[in-house]
Amino acid sequence: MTTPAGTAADLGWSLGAVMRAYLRAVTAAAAAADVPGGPRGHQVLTAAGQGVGASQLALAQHLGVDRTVMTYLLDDLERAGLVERRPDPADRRARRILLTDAGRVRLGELEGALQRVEEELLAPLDGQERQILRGLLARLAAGAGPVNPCQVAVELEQPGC
Amino acid sequence: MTTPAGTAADLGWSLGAVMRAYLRAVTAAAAAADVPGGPRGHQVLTAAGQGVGASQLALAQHLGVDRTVMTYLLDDLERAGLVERRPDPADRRARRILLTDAGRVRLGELEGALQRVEEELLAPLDGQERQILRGLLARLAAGAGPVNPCQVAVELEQPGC
DNA sequence: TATTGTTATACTCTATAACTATA
DNA sequence: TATAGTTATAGAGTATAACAATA
Repeated sequence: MTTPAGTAADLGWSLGAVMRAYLRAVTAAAAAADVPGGPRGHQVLTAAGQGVGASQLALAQHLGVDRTVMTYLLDDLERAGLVERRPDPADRRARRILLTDAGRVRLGELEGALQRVEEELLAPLDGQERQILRGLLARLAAGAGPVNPCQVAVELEQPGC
Repeated sequence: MTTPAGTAADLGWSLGAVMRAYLRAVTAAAAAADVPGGPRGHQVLTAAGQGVGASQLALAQHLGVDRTVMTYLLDDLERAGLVERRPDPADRRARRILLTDAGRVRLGELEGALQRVEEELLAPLDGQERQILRGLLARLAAGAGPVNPCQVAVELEQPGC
């Protein structure tokens, strides 16, 4: 056993503590970069910048939030001029979410700040351990239902899944 | 790079997805075991069962919640007969939170269900990988401010920190 | 009939402030 | 004066339901 006894070995407590630290840091970074919606605003921008314009519903499932939440989130991001709601020519009910040029620039700035944030969060680990952690978490996230992340990833055109 | 490209390599997204899956499972398990407060109720019981009776404030900091939230949580847990608020002889303002016998039994039942829950969540990883993940997360959690977990751990009498 | 997105409403969770009692 | 705990209130975040447009 390399892990100490007590709560330090408790997966739930560790996850919660790391999550809180991460959310706090990203919230601060998003506020500093004037990106509405905090951590979720960041994730929407990231997803919008990768795919060819996922629907609002696909983004909501990707982030694990209700579709009504996505409406509010996108309202703020669109008002800030960071994303664009473009009608889907193949399905006039749906809207494809795309990054504007300003959004791409802003996301780049935020990513820079986030890299420093992650560095600080991962400070207790060395380079190899960080990569291992990322890999393990990614594999867990891929297997974590009930929304199949790969199904969403297909719509986001991420072949890695 | 062992991780696929795209959001799967995004630490924040992976953390969020794993966290959501974990919270959903623990919430269901706590409900099935009739433990109020869901994941937090479980963590309070765990902490109360380990130490010699931490104060409500210490528990709140340990869980990363406001002290007012802890009051409501403990109201529910006490009403369910799982914990006891005992006056601290050394400081009559404070109360030591202790598990009742019924609480110890109930916690044991919940822990059993939680072991199966974690098994399912960690299914994509083999035994060694699971231990590595637990260790890495524990180290990150220990270093994650602003509340120094070790400071709380001292009060909870956990020498591992 | 089912689905996407929006809106309005209600609900839950959490934070803020004020209070009591101790220190 | 500061702290532990409680309570009441307000606020943020989220879910529910109803609706319009489209499939």
